[in-house]
Amino acid sequence: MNFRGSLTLLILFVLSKGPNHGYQIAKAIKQQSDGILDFKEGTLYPTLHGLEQQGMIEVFEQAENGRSRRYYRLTQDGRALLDQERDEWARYSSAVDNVLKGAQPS
Amino acid sequence: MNFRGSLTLLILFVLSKGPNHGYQIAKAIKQQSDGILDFKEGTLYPTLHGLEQQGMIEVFEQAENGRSRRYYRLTQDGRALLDQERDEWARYSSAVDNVLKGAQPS
DNA sequence: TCCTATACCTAGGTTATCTATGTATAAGAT
DNA sequence: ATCTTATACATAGATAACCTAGGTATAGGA
Repeated sequence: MNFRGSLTLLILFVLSKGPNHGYQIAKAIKQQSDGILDFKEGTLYPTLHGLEQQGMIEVFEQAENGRSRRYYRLTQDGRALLDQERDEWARYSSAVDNVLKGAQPS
Repeated sequence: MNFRGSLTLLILFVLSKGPNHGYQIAKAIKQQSDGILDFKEGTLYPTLHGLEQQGMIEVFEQAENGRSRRYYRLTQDGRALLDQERDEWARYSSAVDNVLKGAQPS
């Protein structure tokens, strides 16, 4: 399937529940969508790097099982972007639904 | 806004209500979405040409106000694709919604 | 006469996604 | 001991869906 720009929204949402690292973010999205939203690593990591560069998320290193993980947390800008993207998604998806259920005058 | 691949679905849906020409299809999508789904002509026409090449829609010329319009109608393959794209949209959009409303264990 | 809406089109660019590949560690299976 | 799988991060290059910006042409209203 074609995922059409929802990854940023989903990443920001997952991080709004608490700091997390890339691999775990992807797993959370996949699990909570019953496997339907299955973003690839070649999509995930560049997107995380972009969000970091834009100041939407912050990185910090944290040890886990003796290895270092790259954890991300939401910044204030990131939280604002999350709100905006949620609104846009709601507007967009209901717009598509409205067209699709629209009775048409013949 | 980012339209995330819904144009094909929307075109096929509009044509499932009866043959129509490009400009009018775009207007229908825009009007029925309260202006939110506003695809540009540089997107619309190439997409129509692509769907025609794939055999999803058929073109016929029809005079209107003394001018010739390029009307499109859905083929059988196009109707099958419409059904498939509707399913995919429903799956995709509810998957995103599920993630977004997902309560998270802390 | 000018502007706007209608109607179609293409070239070239951007961005989100993909596939494919690479590195490295840990845990479980054989 | 070795193999495989899951974890974890990363980059390069391709593709597809969209965009902007331009072009052509007709009809109708101000």
